[in-house]
Amino acid sequence: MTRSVVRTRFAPSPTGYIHIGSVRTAFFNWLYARKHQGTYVLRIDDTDQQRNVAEALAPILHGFRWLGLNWDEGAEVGGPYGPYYQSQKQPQYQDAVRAIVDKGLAYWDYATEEEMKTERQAAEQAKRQFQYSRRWIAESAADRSRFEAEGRRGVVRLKMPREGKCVFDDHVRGRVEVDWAQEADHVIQRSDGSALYNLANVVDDFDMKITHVMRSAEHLSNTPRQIFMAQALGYPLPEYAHFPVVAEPGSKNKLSKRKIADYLKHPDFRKLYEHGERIAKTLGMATTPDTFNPVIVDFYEQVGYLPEAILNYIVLLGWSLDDKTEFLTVRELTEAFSLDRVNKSPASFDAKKLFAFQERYMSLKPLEEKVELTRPFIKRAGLGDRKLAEVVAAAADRIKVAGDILDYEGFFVSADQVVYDEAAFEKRLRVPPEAPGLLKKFAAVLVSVAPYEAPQIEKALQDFVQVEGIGHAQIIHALRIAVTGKAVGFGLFESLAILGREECLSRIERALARLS
RNA sequence: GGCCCCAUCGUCUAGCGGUUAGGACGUGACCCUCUCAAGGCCAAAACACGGGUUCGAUUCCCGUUGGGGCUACCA
Repeated sequence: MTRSVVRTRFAPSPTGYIHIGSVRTAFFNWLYARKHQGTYVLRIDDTDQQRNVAEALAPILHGFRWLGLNWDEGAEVGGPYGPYYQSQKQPQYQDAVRAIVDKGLAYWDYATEEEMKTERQAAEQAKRQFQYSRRWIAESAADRSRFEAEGRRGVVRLKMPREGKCVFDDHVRGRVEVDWAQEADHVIQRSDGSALYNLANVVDDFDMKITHVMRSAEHLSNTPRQIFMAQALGYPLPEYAHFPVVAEPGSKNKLSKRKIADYLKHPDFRKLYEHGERIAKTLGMATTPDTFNPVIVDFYEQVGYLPEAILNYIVLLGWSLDDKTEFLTVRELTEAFSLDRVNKSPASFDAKKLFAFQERYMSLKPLEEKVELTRPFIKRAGLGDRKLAEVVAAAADRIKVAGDILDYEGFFVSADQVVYDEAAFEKRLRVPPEAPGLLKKFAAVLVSVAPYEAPQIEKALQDFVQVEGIGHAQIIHALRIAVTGKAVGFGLFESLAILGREECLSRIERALARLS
């Protein structure tokens, strides 16, 4: 037995976005390659020619780079076994198709779509498995010209065995056996001469010397026909691992980008979405489901999630280390990951838990890093970042995602731009009759606080409360609204100190002015 | 319809014949507290069902039920 070097791959098709389930599959492939000091290939499955590849590919490559899932060979970086774009390999595929036909393991077929459909429906009505009659098979060049003379267009179909079994071992499913008769004569070459996914896939995996084909369980049923082709072509078989699909919140259906409207009915998913939406709106970003959707990775980048949090959460969808370890860095995962601890059943996407990982990773970030993480959001909102470090420090764990810095927008604007929470303003400033008077008096106290820092301000307020014979609540809430416009926020004394004396005084003045 | 697969708290999971069925997220109570977070502490919460096998089944086998994937000239 020869021990081959591990080569894994992930092969997105250029759709313009990365599905969160794809991240999981790509990450498993990446981890496996890294763990075994192997090679991770990013190949582009663009056999379906209709789309603008370059444009649709950019966001995908960007997303993987953002996540840190770098590839050793493939799109943009090249490598010794290219091309890494299926659209550039049609000649190779056609050679392979010809070889399979020559061996008698595939045939030219001239059935029209309607004829196939009729057969298929007949089978379904008879409650039998569909098996093509091979009635329009062309066994010779003469047959082909005859069919073509009728105006028919030929495709190439696999001539699947109709007895025996296909048996293979899968690292997560175990031994898989399926009757060959179960397999349809799938088309491997379209009538326009272009190759289909299954064929291209087999040729590419061979050309790129992929040793481990690891993909989502949706592809499990593609495996027998791929094995059939590989054998027909005399290729060695790779090892297989089929991961369970990532399912919807609250169900076992495959998570799908298009069903966002349904997911939004799920409270937890909705909360995650709305949190992001608030940030996006503040920035004036478009929030169409194509670009702003928690099923798609971009969403998380746009609102300031941490790649390591996403990766850590996502790896746990179908894999676990043991009965208690959940927080693992990418480095630790690279050590710990193994195929034999991958589950067989689908795992639902849980927005709450993802968010919990995000909170945790964010809270671990040193202050300076958090500042740099939040700075782009302040800039994009068109705000000045002079007080950023102080605000980030004071906000501490309240900043869960980088975009949350925008909750403290009020610290980056001037007094006349403060936006008030009207309900709170009413409750704390208009309703209590003593509020304006107390505010005015306390403003006078603030004038002489020195130095103008949190502990001194707090001391001044304690004294003030004593002298006036009032409760803390009577002044604190009113003051918070007057100065920040909001009912909630981090420590009041820190807030006052960060704003500075002059700013506080003018904000109090403005709030008082609104009362009359 | 056909084929294949899956099944432990609401969710992610540990468990690989004998456990008070463990952890995490979330939820609830309490503590802390100038609000909001964070933190601390406690609690509630699961082996889908029916047959076997076995001294003993969450665990092994069969069936039922439920769920999922595939069934394209998509990938």
